[in-house]
Amino acid sequence: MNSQVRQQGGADGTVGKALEVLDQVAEKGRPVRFSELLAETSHPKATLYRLLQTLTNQGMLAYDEDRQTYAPGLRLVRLAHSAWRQSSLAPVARPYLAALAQEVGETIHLAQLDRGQVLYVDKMNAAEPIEMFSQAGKVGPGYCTGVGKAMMAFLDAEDRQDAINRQAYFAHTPNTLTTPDALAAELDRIKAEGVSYDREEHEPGIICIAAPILSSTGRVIGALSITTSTSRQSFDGLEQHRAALLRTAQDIAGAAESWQFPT
Amino acid sequence: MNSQVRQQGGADGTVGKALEVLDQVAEKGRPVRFSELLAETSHPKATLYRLLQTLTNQGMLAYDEDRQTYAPGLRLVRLAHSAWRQSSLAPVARPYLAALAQEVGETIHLAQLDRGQVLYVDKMNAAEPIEMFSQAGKVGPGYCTGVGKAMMAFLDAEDRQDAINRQAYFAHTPNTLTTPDALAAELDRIKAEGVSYDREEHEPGIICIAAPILSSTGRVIGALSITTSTSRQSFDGLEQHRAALLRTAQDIAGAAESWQFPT
DNA sequence: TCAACAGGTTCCAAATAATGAAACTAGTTT
DNA sequence: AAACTAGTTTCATTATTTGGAACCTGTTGA
Repeated sequence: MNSQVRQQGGADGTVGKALEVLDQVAEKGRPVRFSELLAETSHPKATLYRLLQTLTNQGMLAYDEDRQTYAPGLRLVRLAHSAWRQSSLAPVARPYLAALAQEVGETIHLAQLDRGQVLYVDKMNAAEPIEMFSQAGKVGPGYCTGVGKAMMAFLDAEDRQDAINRQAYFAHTPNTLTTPDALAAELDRIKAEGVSYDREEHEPGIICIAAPILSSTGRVIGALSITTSTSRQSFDGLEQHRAALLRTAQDIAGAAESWQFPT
Repeated sequence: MNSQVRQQGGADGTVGKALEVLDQVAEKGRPVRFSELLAETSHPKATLYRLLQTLTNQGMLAYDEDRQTYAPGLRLVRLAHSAWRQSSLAPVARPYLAALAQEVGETIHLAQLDRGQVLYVDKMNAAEPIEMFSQAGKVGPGYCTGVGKAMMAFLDAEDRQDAINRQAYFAHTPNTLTTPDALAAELDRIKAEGVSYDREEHEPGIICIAAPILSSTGRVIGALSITTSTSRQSFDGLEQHRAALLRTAQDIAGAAESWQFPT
């Protein structure tokens, strides 16, 4: 095999390959057959087979004998619980999100940036209670969401460029920014202003105002948004929540930083 | 190395070792230093170092440069979201849990069995939340929880024995069953009766009634419990929810089985 | 009934990646 | 300044992974 060419995604060793397969199964979003995976992978049959065996063995995948399909396994849920709890953001932010949701009566999203993509780590619906993994863990695009742009705007030059390069620039709606230059300009505006907006750039009728959560050193920890629909609220209505949003973002930043794990 | 002796836990290859390390970090429940992990592992320094590098690289672990600590990474949250959504139990059961919680006014837990341990996959809090150990993704012991015993009781002979062997039998309270024999006898009773109870076997003051969720072929899919505290409700009070519990368990079983993934 | 086939599983020599003792670096403490 | 601690890199050795091909096993079609 050509050792000069690095696999895309940076597959380090066997572990990398196994995790690549795991992702492949997860991305399908539904149970998949061996042959289906084989058709998409570059691995030879035997290799893929053993990777799947190993992952299944380890509980990272679950194999349904009846339907002969693979799906992400329970061990992931266990591990993610630990990841979520340990993350210095989500658990700390929870009470602040609840308070903000109460105050503004709209849906609040909490997100982190993961390789240029938005990873939602929590969601508060004014009315509804805990929605653990049903919403948390969901990924979305960075270039056309309020939280995505808010976080990208405050990255340092290198990371920001990297994030800009990773976007898909698919025109979800007429308002979607579809070029790196347009995005870069928008990010500059956002950095100057301190908040970002989603002007129906991702889904028609859905708008939001978002703010980054920054550490005292200026590093991006995450972002938070107040989302609504054009049928419920005007754009100016959102604007009125701006102060509350910024205050909450700062409160969370402070809490996240001063928070130490209980011994 | 001695190829006759298999590693405990069934470590298949490099991937198994990496995942073992991942578990180790997750189990700590807080960010850990390299040296802390090194002290607990059998791997030599360099090996552990590279495993951590690989995992971090892959986003399965997050490394905090400032504090020099490792914690479970965001990629897990993303993967778990997919696992949860694809699981044929949790997403399907959600509306039934909500209805039951409404009806009985107590906390409902939904769990699955994972290597003899209870994995909570959802939780519905009635209006009044009781402060207690549990959340989606959280693991608990099988031998001293209502849901654990309910699931173990309906396993086939082989799996059941395996599960019995995996228990820790730590006496959390005076009521905890502390021997495999006592547990086996209890499981027989539960199988005959159709429901199981936690009589303050795990936490003082916390009681529950639980029922297994069985497929039409009799396979254990999960379990469901109604939990309360002795200060809120008597044991007889719980007993009155028995019919509702069993009905819900059956409804969920039916829904889970007839449910097909949307194409 | 038998042959061809498709999906899945196992084999084994060759290729590759993991190993780990020891050396090294960069901070801290004595 | 020497000894120590925590983390990182090196490299020859060793073990694991690889993948083409053969092999099952149940299904389809003639």
